[in-house]
Amino acid sequence: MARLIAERADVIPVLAETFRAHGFEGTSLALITKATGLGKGSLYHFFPGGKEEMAQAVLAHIEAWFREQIFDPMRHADNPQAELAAMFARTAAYFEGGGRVCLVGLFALGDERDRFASAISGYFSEWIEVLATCLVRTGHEPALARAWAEETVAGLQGAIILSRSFQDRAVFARVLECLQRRITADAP
Amino acid sequence: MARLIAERADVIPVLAETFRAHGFEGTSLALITKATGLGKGSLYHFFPGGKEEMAQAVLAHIEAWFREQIFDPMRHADNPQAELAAMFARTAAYFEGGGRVCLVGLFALGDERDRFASAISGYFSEWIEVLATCLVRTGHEPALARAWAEETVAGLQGAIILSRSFQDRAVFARVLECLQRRITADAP
DNA sequence: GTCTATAGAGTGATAGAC
DNA sequence: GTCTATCACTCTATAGAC
Repeated sequence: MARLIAERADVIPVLAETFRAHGFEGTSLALITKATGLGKGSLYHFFPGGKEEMAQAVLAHIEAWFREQIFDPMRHADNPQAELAAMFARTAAYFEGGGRVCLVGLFALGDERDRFASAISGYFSEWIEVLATCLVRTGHEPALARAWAEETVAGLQGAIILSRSFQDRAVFARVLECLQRRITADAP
Repeated sequence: MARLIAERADVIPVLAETFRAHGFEGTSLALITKATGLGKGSLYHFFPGGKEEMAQAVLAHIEAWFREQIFDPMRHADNPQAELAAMFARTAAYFEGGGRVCLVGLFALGDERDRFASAISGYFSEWIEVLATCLVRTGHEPALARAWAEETVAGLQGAIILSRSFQDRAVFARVLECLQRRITADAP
């Protein structure tokens, strides 16, 4: 029954949702075999480094998705104003209005931060950098653009925490609306 | 050798730091016995409900600290403007400029959210409520005050995530400065 | 003796690695 | 599936205070 069902690439989204739901420590190999339908043998064939390599692959997959869907469009936007609005919309969709946690933010808070430090800092620094660049192109001063970019990314992460705390996606929507209005309406 | 060393109350801050450092799942009884210097017998004597009761006690202790040190002073401030500034200062000190994670935010992102749901939502809702009240007293409209309160608490949580991601407390300070300037400078 | 506090051996279950 | 290590937790034994 070789190679009938899965490839490494097919497994990664399933791993991502499992890590999201249970965290790194909380995701056991038993949970993974159940979620993927693969035996431990197959998993160690795809990911010889075990759980850590699985999580690294998931983080790389997430970063690639954001680069393609969010960061690169912002970098090359003809209309940076419109692209900012699109970023909020795509981000809200990705995080399902606050119902889906940011795996990178979750790992950043845990003691798995150190193992995944470069993936974590790379993700957030690229997001902030590209957002600041976009804000400069809408006419803001670089220093203010940078500060607002940091505040915006922080606010997005905090909005996920709040909507999970209250089990209420409306909080997420309200915070994002606040953030978006600020950086899109105040252009000089 | 009875009752020489520890009381339940003395153990809770140690438990808090252990949960902060390793999360709920990652905090093993072995880690706890090592950190507290207590055997399992003592721990289960103080906390018959085991790890979950320990975490509940820690969350209650955190909430009590915030109520006493941050929420109540905001509620009864003679000068709400000054009290807002004091809140930022006390909060930054508590989270050690971004070097100490918010245990409530950490639990909110994990699947332990459900077990601790009422402690988590209570903490954040009290913070938002008291902050919004303070903003109303500085002259803001209730709807705007509420939105800014949510945005501020979200920003604080996100600032911790960013400073941990970059292992750089300066990000935390910059985001807090942004948040503080906005809500203290724009009073009508 | 009773009560509280303590230490730690021992339980079955489950962990991740292979 | 097999391996060993570790998990949360239970239980027995024992300390001293009353």
